[in-house]
Amino acid sequence: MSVTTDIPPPRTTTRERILAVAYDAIIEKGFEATSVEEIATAVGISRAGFFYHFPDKNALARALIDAQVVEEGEMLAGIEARAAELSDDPLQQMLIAMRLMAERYHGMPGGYTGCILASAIFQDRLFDAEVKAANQRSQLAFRARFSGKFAAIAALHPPREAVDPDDMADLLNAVITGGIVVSRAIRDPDVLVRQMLLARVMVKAMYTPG
Amino acid sequence: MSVTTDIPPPRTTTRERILAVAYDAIIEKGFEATSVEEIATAVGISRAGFFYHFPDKNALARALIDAQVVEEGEMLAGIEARAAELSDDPLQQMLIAMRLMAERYHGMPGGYTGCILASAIFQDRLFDAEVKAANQRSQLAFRARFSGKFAAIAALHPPREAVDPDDMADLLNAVITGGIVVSRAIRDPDVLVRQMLLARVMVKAMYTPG
DNA sequence: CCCGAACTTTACCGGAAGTACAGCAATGTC
DNA sequence: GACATTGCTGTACTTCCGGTAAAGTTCGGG
Repeated sequence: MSVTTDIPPPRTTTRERILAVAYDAIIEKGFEATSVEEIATAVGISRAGFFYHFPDKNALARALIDAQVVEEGEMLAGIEARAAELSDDPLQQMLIAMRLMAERYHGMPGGYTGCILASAIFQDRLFDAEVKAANQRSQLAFRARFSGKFAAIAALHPPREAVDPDDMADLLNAVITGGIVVSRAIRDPDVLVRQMLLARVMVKAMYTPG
Repeated sequence: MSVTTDIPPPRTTTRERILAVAYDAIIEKGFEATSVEEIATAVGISRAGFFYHFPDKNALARALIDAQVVEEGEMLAGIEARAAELSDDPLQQMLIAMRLMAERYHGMPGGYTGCILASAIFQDRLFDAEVKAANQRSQLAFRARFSGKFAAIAALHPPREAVDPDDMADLLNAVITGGIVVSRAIRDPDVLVRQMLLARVMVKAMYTPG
């Protein structure tokens, strides 16, 4: 066998560069407003070169969503792990995690995640069934991830009023997503951070006795 | 002067029919995915006829946003008025209003408001500055509407932790908007209603002592 | 030396936005 | 009864974009 230890020039460069360039452009301008030509030019290839890597634009959307789901999953896993290090109590873990999430959102000047996802929702017909399915999976994954946490919290800290842990998870999701929308609409990136922190306070209020 | 009292055949029919048809189509498929031709055909006019009423597609978006801002404003005003009838306490009014809003969202199978607004945010470049400005105004109007309410609530019912009334208003906005996004993504219209009700419970927990 | 991967170039199709303009029918107005 | 305005229709054209097709190029590896 030949020695394969030396790394051949960074694998899959072009495809990944397309993804990176497309991601930035889409965050800034939206999916539909970003043309294939523009992406190709920015990457330094021809339009046909783009279609060599992706059968169509929807395939790009799918790849972007998949990549983001992985990235978001890793980020949340990292935050959860850190929170678990800092406290044994599930409520405290959640509050720590929410603060960490708020901090994470802080340094993102306009470049929020989830835009392609949200975009796909409001531009239904522009995306094929696979894209929408990927989208749905990612939302349900978020619910699954946090539902258990909220159930664990409720077991130790009876809430002031009974709530469904799935709904709590969805609310967290909605606050983040809605926070992004409102932030962008008002053109004030801080809104998202403040939403996150406010949601944290409300979760605390919900699960702590007077 | 001529007698102008007799109403000439219902004024602005065609323009309004365009708006109605476009609204439905955009809710279902998205703004970009809805072609001018399609709208014109559905209305029963030619493509050129459409451009007689609107200089371009952006003008349609603007008109739609304006119409929706008015409609939403009236709906919220109605709900607030009803809540004020039912209770003198600002907290109770808010809780009543949130329940009424949840009920309002209940009978809407997929056809949620705000889609054009949200769509505009994620498809930045497809819309001109006027559309985005209209959007921003509508979000700030929402904040202004509810900020005062939350301030009044806090004055009578000290919250368990100090919160900014503007942030509370934005949170409500974010829950609704995010709820729409999540609902659509998961393909479960009930999510939005449950979010609203859950947010209500959390507001209650926030402003009532143990 | 040839193969396949990763492209390029060129050319083309169809759909959609937007422009321009000529014309036409109905509804008033003078 | 002539005339003008409103609210369109129809046609033709431009530009941009996604997508397809196909032939050619470059280059590294077996």
